[in-house]
Amino acid sequence: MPDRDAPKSVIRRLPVYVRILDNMIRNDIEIISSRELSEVTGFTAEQIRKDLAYFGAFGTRGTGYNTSVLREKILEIIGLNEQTNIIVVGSGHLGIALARHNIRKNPYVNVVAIFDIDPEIIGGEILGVEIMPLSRLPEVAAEYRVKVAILTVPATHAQNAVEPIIKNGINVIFNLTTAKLEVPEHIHVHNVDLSIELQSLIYYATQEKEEA
Amino acid sequence: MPDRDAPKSVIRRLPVYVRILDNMIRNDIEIISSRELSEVTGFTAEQIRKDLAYFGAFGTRGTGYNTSVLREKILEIIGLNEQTNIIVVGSGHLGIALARHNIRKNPYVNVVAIFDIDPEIIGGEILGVEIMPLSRLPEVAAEYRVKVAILTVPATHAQNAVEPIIKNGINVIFNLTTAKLEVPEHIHVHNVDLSIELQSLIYYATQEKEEA
DNA sequence: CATTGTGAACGGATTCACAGCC
DNA sequence: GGCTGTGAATCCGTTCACAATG
Repeated sequence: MPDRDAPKSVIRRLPVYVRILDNMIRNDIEIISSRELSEVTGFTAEQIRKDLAYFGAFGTRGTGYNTSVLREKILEIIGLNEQTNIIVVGSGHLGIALARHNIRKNPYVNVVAIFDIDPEIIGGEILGVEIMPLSRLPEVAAEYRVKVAILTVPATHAQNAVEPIIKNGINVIFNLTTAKLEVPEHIHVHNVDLSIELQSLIYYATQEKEEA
Repeated sequence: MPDRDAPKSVIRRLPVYVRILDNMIRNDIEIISSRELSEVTGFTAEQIRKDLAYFGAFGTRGTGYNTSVLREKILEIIGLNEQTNIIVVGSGHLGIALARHNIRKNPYVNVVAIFDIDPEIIGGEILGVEIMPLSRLPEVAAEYRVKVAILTVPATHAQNAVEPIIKNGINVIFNLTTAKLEVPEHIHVHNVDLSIELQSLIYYATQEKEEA
């Protein structure tokens, strides 16, 4: 059912809706309008309706959307309706932060293992999830049918770590490294470079200088 | 000189060029063409030329760009030509990761302090930078004319932390929290929600299921 | 003659405006 | 009456094609 050609921009907003809906449902709110969603998300109501309508007509005219139904539909579209097994490669502070957060707060994924090369920390665990040597990646990836890897190793090791990842059936890499990864066509890499983002932000901090 | 209306997309690419140029200069490469930049960055050569031409004509036709000159120009545009003082608010793993990275690897910013509310860690330091209670934020912000804050506190504390930040002259917030921040018009907030990004990525992991 | 700088064409995403429906 | 769903219009960023030029 998921339409592979769905605009990336739409896909990126879907989990936002899920989060809101989770909250609404927790508070026993059963119906929500695109206008209300707009107020909470900051997206325009039209955009929200377009996003949702892209995959079908999930609302009722004159009323709004049923929170539970809409949530279920979106989960299905993204593929969050069943837990996704993921791994974290690189157990520095960033890797630990992401591992912890996803283990505790993200009900839609299941962190099955954390990988590192530092013998000091291998064998340890984070919230019950084992830290393993990279050599065990194939075994784990196969056993849990892992499809997503979060990559947080030092930039110099990034490309090395990519090889075992893609050789074992993982086709999505969330790359938090500053390295530009070389991967085959069919591997989906999502780069978030926090250093670059911070540096570009400085642009908006210099505003006063000019006005003065 | 910086044009406040410059497209965000352009601004976000500028630091990428800086990084490449830093490398080139380290390797004594003095001239680079948009085509070469294209190969390293993955952006198209036309786009790179457009990005740069947006702020002026920095290249020489038939030859390319002088790496040092171009680097200097871009630093000036972004406002990286002099070090920017920043603070990190929230000393969890994510905050520590960002603090450490920027202290060691980012020559364009100067992390002047890290803030937290946990008495256990207040008084400690990260790579020589002190971890302080939030109560000292006004003092530090004033002394160092801090303009940028990286926000990595728990989502529930995010809005509380925003108040002291914006009350003390900081007008750019790099929000890594899942919270939607309420801020006055003139405050520039850049949200990066790693949970949402990860969840949206799952969409691309489910490809096989459909094809099978 | 290679490479920049740029107007024009293109395309994708957002906004508008309203028809359709409960 | 109110809110969804959607074609049309618009906006913005990227790509194209080429003129300008060292």
